[in-house]
Amino acid sequence: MEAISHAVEDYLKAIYELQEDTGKVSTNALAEKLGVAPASVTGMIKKLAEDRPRFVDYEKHRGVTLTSAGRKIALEVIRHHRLLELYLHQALGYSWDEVDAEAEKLEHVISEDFEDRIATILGNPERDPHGDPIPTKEGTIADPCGQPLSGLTAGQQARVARVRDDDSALLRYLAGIGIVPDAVIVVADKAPFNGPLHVRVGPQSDSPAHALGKQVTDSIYVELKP
Amino acid sequence: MEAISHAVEDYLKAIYELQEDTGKVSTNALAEKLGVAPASVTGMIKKLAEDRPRFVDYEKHRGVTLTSAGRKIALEVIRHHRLLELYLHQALGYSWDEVDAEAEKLEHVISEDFEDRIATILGNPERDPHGDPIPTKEGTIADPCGQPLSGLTAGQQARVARVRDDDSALLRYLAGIGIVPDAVIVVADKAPFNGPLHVRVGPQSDSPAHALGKQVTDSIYVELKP
DNA sequence: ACAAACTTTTAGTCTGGCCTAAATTTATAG
DNA sequence: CTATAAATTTAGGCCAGACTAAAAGTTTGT
Ligand SMILES: [Mn+2]
Ligand SMILES: [Mn+2]
Ligand SMILES: [Mn+2]
Ligand SMILES: [Mn+2]
Repeated sequence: MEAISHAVEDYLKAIYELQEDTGKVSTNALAEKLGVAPASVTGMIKKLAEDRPRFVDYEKHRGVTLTSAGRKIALEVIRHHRLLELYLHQALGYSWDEVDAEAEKLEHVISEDFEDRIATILGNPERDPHGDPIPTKEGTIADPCGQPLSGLTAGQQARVARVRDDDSALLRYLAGIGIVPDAVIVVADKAPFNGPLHVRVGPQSDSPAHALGKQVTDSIYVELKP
Repeated sequence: MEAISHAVEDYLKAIYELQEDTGKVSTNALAEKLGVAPASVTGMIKKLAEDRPRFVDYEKHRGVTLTSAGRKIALEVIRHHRLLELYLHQALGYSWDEVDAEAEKLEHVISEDFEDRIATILGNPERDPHGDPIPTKEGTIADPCGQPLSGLTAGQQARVARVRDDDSALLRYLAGIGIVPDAVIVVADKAPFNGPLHVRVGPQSDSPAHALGKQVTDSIYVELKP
């Protein structure tokens, strides 16, 4: 137990999340995600790469990746975060666009005991309110399944698997039109050149179609239905 | 909103708590309570006394007291702490000797929204699990009622009002023999020269008497019954 | 009243985590 | 292949909040 700081936890979590998309993580991407100057990121990265245990692999100008020790910490923090989101939503009545900010602070502070207790109360859940998989206590994590809705074409039917949770205004909008995990949607129409997708929500086709722009459909991940 | 740090919150809370006993608060007492070197306390005190808004009144070598601004912050933190203790106990099943440590960390991090939500769920409670009064959102606080059990004499009957919550081993012991807020106790005997107090717990006098030393009876506050 | 003992403050340092400005390295476009 | 642009690192600082060692102030006991 080496007393990992709040800041280090946030760096490792951010690296993990960026690594999911893009293999190596760039200084700039990290700086932007953390709201910090690029020079600060370089400084922190050097510590993470030099101190023992090493949390990242780092080659100058070449980006950074997590070591397995780093990944373990990241998954612990993400487990805290996602369990907290679900707990805030289910037990305290937070709406799904409010949970992220609160969990962001609590994740660094709760004990393992707290973690275990809310996990038990929630029935050892596998997904958070946005559909993201919750890592296990052992440090494994299920596949964040689904493909971007933006890739579908007219006529296809799908189940919403998860939704990016970083934009709280977007989450409010999506909840308003019924786009939440497990909702069933049908692509009514797709305009060319990355034009809006027209989507009906719910099993009935009598619901109104909603026109969703690229930014929105890139934030929604779905699983195709046969 | 001046972004009050975690450390400042703990200093103000500690000053408040020490002030309850002893009017002015000494550097050493504060250092011991916070687990920090006296020199560090002097440094922080100077900031608290110089920055605007001033949180403490301070005269060199003469100790420190809270200003009303400082008191307000202290009571906010204490409200968080005590609501959290009760929530952890009631909603998450923590025992009363475990709640303090967890609340100590969470108190600095929860939002006003979180505070409001747990207060509502708990029914806007007035006391925490140890019988301490919970400050209101407006910054008032009820009297921490009761007198030390050590002051009673043989034959007196009383209701337990509250128990010092800082020693977790003591709390476990007391819970084991039934000394919790609202328990009724009778002083069976008192040995001279600050000797142990023999106390029966519960309304029936057939219960065994427990011998409690000064350190213990100083930690228990009671209200005399007629 | 005064020395010893205790308390408190000063002086000087350290670490973590951030910043800006300037230098350097890598990528890109003609 | 070079010139510019973009990304990254270095250099130099700042601030909060701790520390130790030494100085100064206060209390106490005789
Ligand atoms: Mn965070
Ligand atoms: Mn989420
Ligand atoms: Mn605290
Ligand atoms: Mn308490």
